[in-house]
Amino acid sequence: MIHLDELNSPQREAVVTTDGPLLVLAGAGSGKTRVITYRIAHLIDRGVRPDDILAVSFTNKAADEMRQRVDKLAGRLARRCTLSTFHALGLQILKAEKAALGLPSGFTIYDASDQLGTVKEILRRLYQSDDDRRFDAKSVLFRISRAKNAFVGPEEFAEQFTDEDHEYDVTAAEVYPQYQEALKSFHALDFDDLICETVRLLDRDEAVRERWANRFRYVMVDEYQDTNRAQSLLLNHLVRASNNVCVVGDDDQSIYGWRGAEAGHILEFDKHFPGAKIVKLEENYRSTPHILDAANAVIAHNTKRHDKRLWTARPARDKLQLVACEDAEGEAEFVAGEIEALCATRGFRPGDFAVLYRSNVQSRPIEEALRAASLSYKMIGGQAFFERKEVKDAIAYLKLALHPRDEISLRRVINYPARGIGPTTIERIAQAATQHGLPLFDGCQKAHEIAADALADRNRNALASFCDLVENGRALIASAQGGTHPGGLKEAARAYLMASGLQDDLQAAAPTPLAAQKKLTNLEGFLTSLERFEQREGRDLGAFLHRISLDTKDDDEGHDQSDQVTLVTLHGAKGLEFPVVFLVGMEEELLPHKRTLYPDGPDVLDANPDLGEERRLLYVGITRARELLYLTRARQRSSRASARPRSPSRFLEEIPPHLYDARDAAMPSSVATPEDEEAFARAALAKLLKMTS
DNA sequence: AACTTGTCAATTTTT
DNA sequence: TTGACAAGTT
Repeated sequence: MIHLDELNSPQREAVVTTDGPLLVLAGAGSGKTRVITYRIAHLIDRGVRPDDILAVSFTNKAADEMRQRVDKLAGRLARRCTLSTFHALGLQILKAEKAALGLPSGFTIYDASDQLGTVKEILRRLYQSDDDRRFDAKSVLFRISRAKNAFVGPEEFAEQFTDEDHEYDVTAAEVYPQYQEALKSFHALDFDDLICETVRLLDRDEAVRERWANRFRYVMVDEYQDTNRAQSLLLNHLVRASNNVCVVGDDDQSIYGWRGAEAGHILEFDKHFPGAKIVKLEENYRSTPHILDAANAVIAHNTKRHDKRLWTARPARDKLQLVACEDAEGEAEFVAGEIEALCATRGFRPGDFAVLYRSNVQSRPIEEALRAASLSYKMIGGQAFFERKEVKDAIAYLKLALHPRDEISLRRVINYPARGIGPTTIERIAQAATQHGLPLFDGCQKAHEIAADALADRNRNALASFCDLVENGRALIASAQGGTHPGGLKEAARAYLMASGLQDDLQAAAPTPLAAQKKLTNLEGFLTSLERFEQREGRDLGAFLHRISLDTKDDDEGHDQSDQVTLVTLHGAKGLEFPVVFLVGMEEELLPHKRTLYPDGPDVLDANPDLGEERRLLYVGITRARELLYLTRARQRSSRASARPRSPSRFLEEIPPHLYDARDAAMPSSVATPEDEEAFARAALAKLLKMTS
C-alpha cells in the first residue's frame, strides 16, 4: 500500500486522476518519475491488473529506473506491468504479429552505421558515373529518417519535392524508396521502422488493430515533449479503446525538435484529447532559489509555452557565478582549479561536479585541464560497447548466420579478416547475382555457376570457403538453439567466430599487444553477455541480437567509480542532476549555436532565427544544478588555426544581474565590476592588435 | 593488400 | 586543427 501523503498536492492529484486523458506538466526537478511510479502503484492498489498497465519512455535508462522504483513501491505484482521504450514496444508488437507483417523468418535491426552503409550503396549505384554528384550520405539519411519520424512514406515524400527544390531533398526523395526496398530485401528494419512499420501494420490490419487497442487499459508516456509524429500515432492506437492516457513532460525541456520531436503534441494535448485534465508540478526539490530564478527568467523569453514557474521552499544560498575567461584553455583551467578549490574548502567530492557544453568538441580542453589537475572524469555519450569495431564485426558474423539476406553484414565481413575477396570480386559477384535475381549471399554460394568466367579460381574458392564458414556457423547455432551443442550458444558462437579468423586478426593487426588484449577482452565480454542472456531469457540468438540493438549500455558500468567529474553535452544532461554545474562556452555561436543563427551557411544570417530550442537547452543546463552554478565563457577562442574574439551569449542578458556575481578568471576570487570587465576587454584587444600588427 | 596523400567539412543523438 | 574518407601509390 502506498502513502499518498508522501506527495504534494498537485503530485497527488496527478496520481489519483487515473481515468481519462491527463497531462502532467512536470517542471525540472519536480518529482516527475515519482509521480509516474506512484501512479502505477496506486493503480495496482486500486485493483487494476498489472498486465493492463503500460508505461513508455524514450531511453532504456529511464525505463530501467522506472522498473526499479515501481518494483520497490508495488512489489512482485508490479513485475507484470509493461515498462518499455517506444522502440522496444514496437519490436514487441511486430514480433507478436509477425504473421501479419509478412516476415515469418524474423528480421535484423539496422543501426545507424548499417543504415548509412545502405544509403551509400544506393548513392554509389545511382551516381556511379557522375562525378559532380557526390552527396553526403549522412545528410540524405538524415532526411529519410526525418521523413519516417513524421510518418511520411516514400511516395508522399516524393510529392513534396519536385525538381528544383533543395538538392538534398530531391536526392532523398530518389533514395528513400530504394532504401526501403533494400531494407526489405535484406530482411532488415531500421530503428525508425520499429515505430513506423508498427503504425502501418496497425493502420492496415483490423484484427491486429483491435488486439492492441484493447491490450492496455492504462497507458503512460514519459518525456512526452520528445514524441515525434510516428510515436504519437502509435500511442493513439494503443489508447483508442480505453482513453486512459496520461502523458508526463515539460515543454520547456523539449530539445529534440531537430530530430522530429513535436512540441506541439504537449502544447495541444487537450485539443487532441478533448476533456483532458492538466496538472502542473511547479515545486522544485532540487535547486536553490537563485538557480531557479535564473531558469525562470531565461525561459520566460520563450513564447509558445505552457505558463509555469518553478519555486522552492529551500533557503537562498550562493549566487550564480558568471566567469569570463581569456580563451578555451583558460576556461578549462578555471573549471579544474575551481573544482580543486571547492573540494578543498567546501567539502565537495569530484563526483559532485558536472561540466556541461553545447557541442562535443568543447570537451577537449576540459579533459586536458582535468587530466593536468589529476582529476578523474567520465564522459557521458562516449563510444558504446556494442559499437566497438571488434564487437560489431562479431555481431555481423552472427547476424549473417541467422539472416543470410542481410547484405550490409555480409559486405562487412566478407573480406574481414582478409581472405582474398576484394572489391572487384564483390562487384562482379554482386552484378551476376542481380542478373540472376538472387540475393548476394546466394550469388556467392553459386559463384561457380553464375560467374564462372568472370572470376579467377582463387576468388571462387575464397567465396566457397567463406560460404562454408557461414553455413557451418548457422549449423552450430542451430544445434546450440536445439540444445545439442555443449556449452550452448556462447560456445557455438565462439567456435564460429574462431573459425572466421576474427580473433587471430585482432591479435595480429593490433598496433600494440595491449591494444590487442583490450579488443580480445571486449570480444570475450560480448560472449559473456550472450551467455548471460542465454541463461536468463533462453537460447534464442535472434532475440539476443534484437536486444543488443536496442540496448546501448556501455561496458564501464562495472568500474564506474562515482568519484569522477562528469563531462556531458547539454542534451545528454537532461534528466541528470549535480551539486555543482559548470556551463561552459556561454558565447554567441556556441549557445545559441552557429547553425541556429546561420542555418543556410556561414554567410547567411537568419534574420529571425528560432532560438527557442537553444534557450531551452540553457534552461535544461541551469536546472541540472542543485547548489552551485557557474556560467563561463571565453573572450577568444581558436577556431582552426587562428584566435577569434567571442561575444557573450545573448542569453546571459536574460538573467537578472542580482542573481549572479560576475568575475574574471584572470582575477580569481575577486568580483569584477562591469567597468573592470570593460577595461580588461580593452586591454586584451590592445594586446591582440599589437600582436597582429 | 597495405600504405600514403589529398580533400572537405566541422551541433545536438536515443533507439 | 582534427577526422573521415576516397583515390592514388607502392
